[in-house]
Amino acid sequence: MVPRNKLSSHYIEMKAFYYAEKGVWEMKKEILQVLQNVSPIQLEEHALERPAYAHLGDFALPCFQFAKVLRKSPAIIAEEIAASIKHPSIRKAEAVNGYVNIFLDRTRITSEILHAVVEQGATYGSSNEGKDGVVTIDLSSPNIAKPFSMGHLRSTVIGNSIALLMEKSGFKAVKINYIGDWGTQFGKLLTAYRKWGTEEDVRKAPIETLLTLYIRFHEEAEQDPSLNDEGRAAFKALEDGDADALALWKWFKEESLSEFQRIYDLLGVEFDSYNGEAYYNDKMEPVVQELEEKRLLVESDGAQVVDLGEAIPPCLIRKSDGATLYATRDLTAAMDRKNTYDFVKSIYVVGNEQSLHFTQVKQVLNKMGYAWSDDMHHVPFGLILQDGKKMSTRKGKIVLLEQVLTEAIDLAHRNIAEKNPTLANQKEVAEAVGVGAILFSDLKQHRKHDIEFNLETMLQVEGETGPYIQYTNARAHSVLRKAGEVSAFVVNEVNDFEWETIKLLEQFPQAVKRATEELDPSVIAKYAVDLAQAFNSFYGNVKVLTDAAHLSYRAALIQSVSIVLTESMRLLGMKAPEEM
RNA sequence: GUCUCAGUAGCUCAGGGGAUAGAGCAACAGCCUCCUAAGCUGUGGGUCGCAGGUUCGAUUCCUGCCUGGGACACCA
Repeated sequence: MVPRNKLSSHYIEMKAFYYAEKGVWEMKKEILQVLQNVSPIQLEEHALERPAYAHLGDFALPCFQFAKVLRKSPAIIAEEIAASIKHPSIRKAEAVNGYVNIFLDRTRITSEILHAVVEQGATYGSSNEGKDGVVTIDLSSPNIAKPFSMGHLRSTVIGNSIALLMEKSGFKAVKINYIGDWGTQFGKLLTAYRKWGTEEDVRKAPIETLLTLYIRFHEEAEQDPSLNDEGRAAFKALEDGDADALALWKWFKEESLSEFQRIYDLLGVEFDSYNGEAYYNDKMEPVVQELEEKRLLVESDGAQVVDLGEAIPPCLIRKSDGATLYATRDLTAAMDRKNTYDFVKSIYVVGNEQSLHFTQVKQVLNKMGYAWSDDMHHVPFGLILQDGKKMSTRKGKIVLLEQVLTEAIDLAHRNIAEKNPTLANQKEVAEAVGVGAILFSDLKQHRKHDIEFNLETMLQVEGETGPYIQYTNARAHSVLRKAGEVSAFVVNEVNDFEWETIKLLEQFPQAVKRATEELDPSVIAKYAVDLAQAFNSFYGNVKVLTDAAHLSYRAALIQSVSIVLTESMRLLGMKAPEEM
């Protein structure tokens, strides 16, 4: 180890940037180490930053924080550090305005990065952080007999992407579709069906018909509140195992699931479990009993609750009529999942609005003595609003996902007919692009704040969109087809367009890491936009095929971009057609 | 009322304490005899909600206020 005192020493230990055994680039850490060796002060990981502008170098160290300790001006400290840096991968280091700006040796680094990406292919950026630990992911969770809404889309695509990210980082993901198939609403639906519905209509268009019935029920119940009692009674009959009610419920459920399946097929999402609320209906008693035994249940206004202190309201476990609630079922489900899968992490991709609910469930589990409640994470997302307000199923204010998807696919089809009419498998590509547009418009922003529903924005194909990423990749493939096989290559010089692209390729593993840690697919989406923009800029400004001297190296660059873009899209649940 | 999330360009949004706050859309001006124009290049556009505080330095962290969304016991 080089002692760390080192403004005096002008010699820095040489160290390769590339860890062959890990297969991961750690450029930033290496630079930090180089700086640490010449810095008079212990550097934090944050110390090193990326300059805002390319002409200020590839990395920078602000020296203002050292001024007080060293009693020298930042400018002088920067000068001294800059003068001390010597490293085979650093071309130059200059002091500007109290910063040390570091310029890397482009050809050397480019060569190492490109060789790594081409060699590792789709596994570039993968890791074994997770050590095969199981992560359960609660996602999608639509309510049967109700349409698949835009809100469920968010949960489905965010959850699916998180599962893919987890797998890439070495976890085992278990995707659970916690179907909303139980509760008072089914009593209401049964009542409405018996009053106004026909078997034929339901067979023809199940969800549409059931939704119409559901809306009508709520309209009529406003005039005639006794309907609500009828609904509750019908649900009671269902709970008690009434054969007729049960048969209808099963039928509605099957029809709903087969409709949902069409959407899941389109989105390319599969589940490991469909255990919904009804599945837990007969499993809650032991949990309530356990709560009782642990003396956590308190009676309050006739109901059984768990008190959670001043800060948050108590968690309702049993209604005054003895019936259980949503929280009771979720508590049971959480324990069941722990027993079944022994997860190291349990993720719930559910809307913002349920934050309090999950806080309560976690705290109840914690009070029961289950330390693993700390491994439960609610991943919230904002509501999709219409006219500035929450969409309401009951009032029929809802946008159907399937219509949106169909429209996006039609648009993609029209674009292909216009721009690339000779393309072979047009239907397949239109589907990939249309679905990609919808997926990406949702995944690129993880902001928890609410989103105003805007079909026009979702169907956009230009700028920061899914089709833009797909198009960029298709272009890359097109050049590669014409350039022939990527063979051995030597990097002799690297221009600015290439360098910006290379630096982004280097950042991919960090993007994956951060997206995984923060459970945030938007990190990958934004990264993909950055990489596509850098590549398109290169593509628009550099002629590849006509320049034989640089062809093999540039082909390697283009192939690397394609590998990383394709992998980014895969992590978002998108398809990456090679032509479009 | 309490808790919580948010407020950045005309619109939609990025910005992990640092230099001149960035993209995309929209507007305007260029670029296809040339690797896919779903693209590239350029122009205009900002009191980063307001007021304090911490810091050498705050869009970023803290406090208060204003505005908006959501949640707040027998729905899920």
